[in-house]
Amino acid sequence: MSVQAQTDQLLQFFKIIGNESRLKVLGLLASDERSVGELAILLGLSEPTISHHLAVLRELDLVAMRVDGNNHIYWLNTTALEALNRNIFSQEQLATLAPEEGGRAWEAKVLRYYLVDGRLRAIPATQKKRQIVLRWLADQFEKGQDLPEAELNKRLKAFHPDVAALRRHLVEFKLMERKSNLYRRL
Amino acid sequence: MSVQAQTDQLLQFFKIIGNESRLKVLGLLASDERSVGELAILLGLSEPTISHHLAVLRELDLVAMRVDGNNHIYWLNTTALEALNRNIFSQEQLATLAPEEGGRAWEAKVLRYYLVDGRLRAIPATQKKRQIVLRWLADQFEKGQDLPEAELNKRLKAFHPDVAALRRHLVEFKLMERKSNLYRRL
DNA sequence: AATCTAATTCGACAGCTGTCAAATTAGATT
DNA sequence: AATCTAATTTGACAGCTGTCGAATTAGATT
Repeated sequence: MSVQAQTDQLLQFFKIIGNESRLKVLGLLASDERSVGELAILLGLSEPTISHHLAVLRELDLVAMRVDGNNHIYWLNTTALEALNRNIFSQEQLATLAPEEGGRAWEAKVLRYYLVDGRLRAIPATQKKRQIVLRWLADQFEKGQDLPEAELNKRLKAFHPDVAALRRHLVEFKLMERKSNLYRRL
Repeated sequence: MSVQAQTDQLLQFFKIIGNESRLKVLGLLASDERSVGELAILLGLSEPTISHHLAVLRELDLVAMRVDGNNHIYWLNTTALEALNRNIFSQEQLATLAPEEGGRAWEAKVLRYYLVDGRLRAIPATQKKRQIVLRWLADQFEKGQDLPEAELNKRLKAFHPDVAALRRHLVEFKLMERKSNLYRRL
């Protein structure tokens, strides 16, 4: 089962039992099977409402139904519950629910956010993000290459209008160094 | 802890994690601690939204926070999760979530529903409920007591206008018997 | 001191969801 | 066949909640 599918299933399950009425229905059915009308009276709700909740619970296979005369008798599907009972909340299990692999995804997302059509939407304010973007920017230049300031400005302009800021940051992060009038990619 | 409190706590917990964003936040924090801004980018949500969710999670002690410079770093409170991990969905555990003790409560609720100010709101249509209500009605008469039909009618009228139906049902359920013109409570 | 940054709070809004009354359906009883 | 019963479906609505932009706050940096 894919991670996404697993997330969805778990999420769906929590959503469904994260409702007072449905949780109580499960509670009642845990001790004995019941008809719709009985549940309605016991919970002080209308029959349509109970019927609605039971339909939801049946979709997740948490309850089952049999017809008995005019009555529809519902009971708890204990096996389905037991299956969910094991280690749902262990930290390892939870980690698999992370949208993607947390570590690498972070840098990628930052870049994806700040880069539009190969240009910078802005220079990130926070150090952490700025470093990521600037590192990418530096990678657009060949290592060890020497460039006069005029040439560097011209190429930086393709990424962002504030070329002075970009130059300064590149040096700050030790991605480039300045020697007299020449900039060199480190 | 009272049953009610237990229900509430469990319900609250399910409600809180029954939300895609919050579940994903927990998933991310399961692998590493994160600042608000990081979570916002990783999940593609605004910082206010993330901040809001974190406040909710913190209320349940599912996450903790420390201040680091301008950043607020959140991490998973694993002990709180482990506490919840044990046998939440066992059938016995679930049964304790029933609104009250299922068995006796049923009859009481039916009576409470049909009796308003000592009178019957209606004669229940279903056999099961009708029997409960009629049994209560019969209990309003002394056992072994003999009553002429006129007297019985008079007393039944205090409970419901359709005295003929009540008389018939009382006999049906063998709660009273008719001998010539006399009704006797059995 | 003044500015800047990250986070939070506030206010507003759209979409979802739990609920019920009314209408309908499927089945049992007369 | 006609009636009655329990359940479901439909339609409507109120209340909740997740989301964001704007304003604010607390701290750090200059």
